[in-house]
Amino acid sequence: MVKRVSQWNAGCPVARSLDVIGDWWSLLIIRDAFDGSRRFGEFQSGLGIGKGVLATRLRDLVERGIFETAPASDGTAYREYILTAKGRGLFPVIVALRQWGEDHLFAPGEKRSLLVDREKGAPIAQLEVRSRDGRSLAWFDTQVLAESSCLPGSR
Amino acid sequence: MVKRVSQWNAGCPVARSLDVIGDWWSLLIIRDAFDGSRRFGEFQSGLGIGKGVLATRLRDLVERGIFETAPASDGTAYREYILTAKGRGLFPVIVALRQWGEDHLFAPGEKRSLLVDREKGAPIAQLEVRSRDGRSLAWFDTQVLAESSCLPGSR
DNA sequence: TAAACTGGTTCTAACTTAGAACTAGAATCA
DNA sequence: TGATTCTAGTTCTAAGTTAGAACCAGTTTA
Repeated sequence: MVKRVSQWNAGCPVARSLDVIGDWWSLLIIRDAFDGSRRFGEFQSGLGIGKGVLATRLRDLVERGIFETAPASDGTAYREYILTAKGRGLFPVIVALRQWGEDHLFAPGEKRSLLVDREKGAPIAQLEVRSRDGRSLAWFDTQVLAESSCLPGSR
Repeated sequence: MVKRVSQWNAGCPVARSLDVIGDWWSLLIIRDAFDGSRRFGEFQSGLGIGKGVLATRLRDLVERGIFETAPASDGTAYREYILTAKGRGLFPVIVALRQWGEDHLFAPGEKRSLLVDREKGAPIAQLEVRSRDGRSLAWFDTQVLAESSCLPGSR
């Protein structure tokens, strides 16, 4: 066994998420999907990814329920890759990564793409971790409790 | 050049973030740091990661300003790995991954760890992407604008 | 009908990872 | 003090993964 170590059974949702979308390309493919890419060729040229790797990734992501394929919307016989509800659920992950990059990885004045509110054209607000009653929480205000059963509605 | 393709110069903050913390182990190491791990051995036993890979990852993460080393707080001559402000800035990323995992990767009733508000002991609220004026935004309410200069204070 | 496009598959070389073995300095034990 | 164990690594090898090029079949366009 020199296969990459799976974290699926760790009982930690973070580990399990990374097991599914934690490889080098998946989140970039998903980001491109949020930005409008649907076709194999769009992903390929947008990312500069090898066709072999892209084919493998898309197949895995479809298997894992993050993308589904559909007939091409332009009427041709080709297929499109569309995010499922599960895939669209990754939007906050992409936004969190984007905001961290904006805040820590760009020099002042350096050019970068910008995520804006479509209606107003203004940049979106900073993500905040909040308690159920709406207080903003920093990491030290929180705590991870070991394995507990996820009761329906216990969020 | 068969080295892994770097996305650093893509101008997209998501790509740049993944270039820094997008490998298999980094986010799990950072998650453990949020959960209290500080020492090499704590990360190693907590993750079941090989020592060689862990040493490389920790060195990279220190180089990239996500961890810093400090004398061990127990008075021994060993060192500790502490998250910098930049590293602590990844908290929303970890929370977003956790919530996605909770929502989509666990069967009802399956055991998992839980992130709670330390003060009240209640699970935290679902992350929401919001406009500057506080409206909750779905992915289709947003849009990525190509390369623009990041003006100081334009967030 | 020919040419070009789309969406792949296959192949190889280079790179990364897992895991075991080894090591040096620090701490603990007898 | 000396021996043992612990900590935090480094080094090595085998196996898995990735990048990129070459190839190919079905579809669309000229």
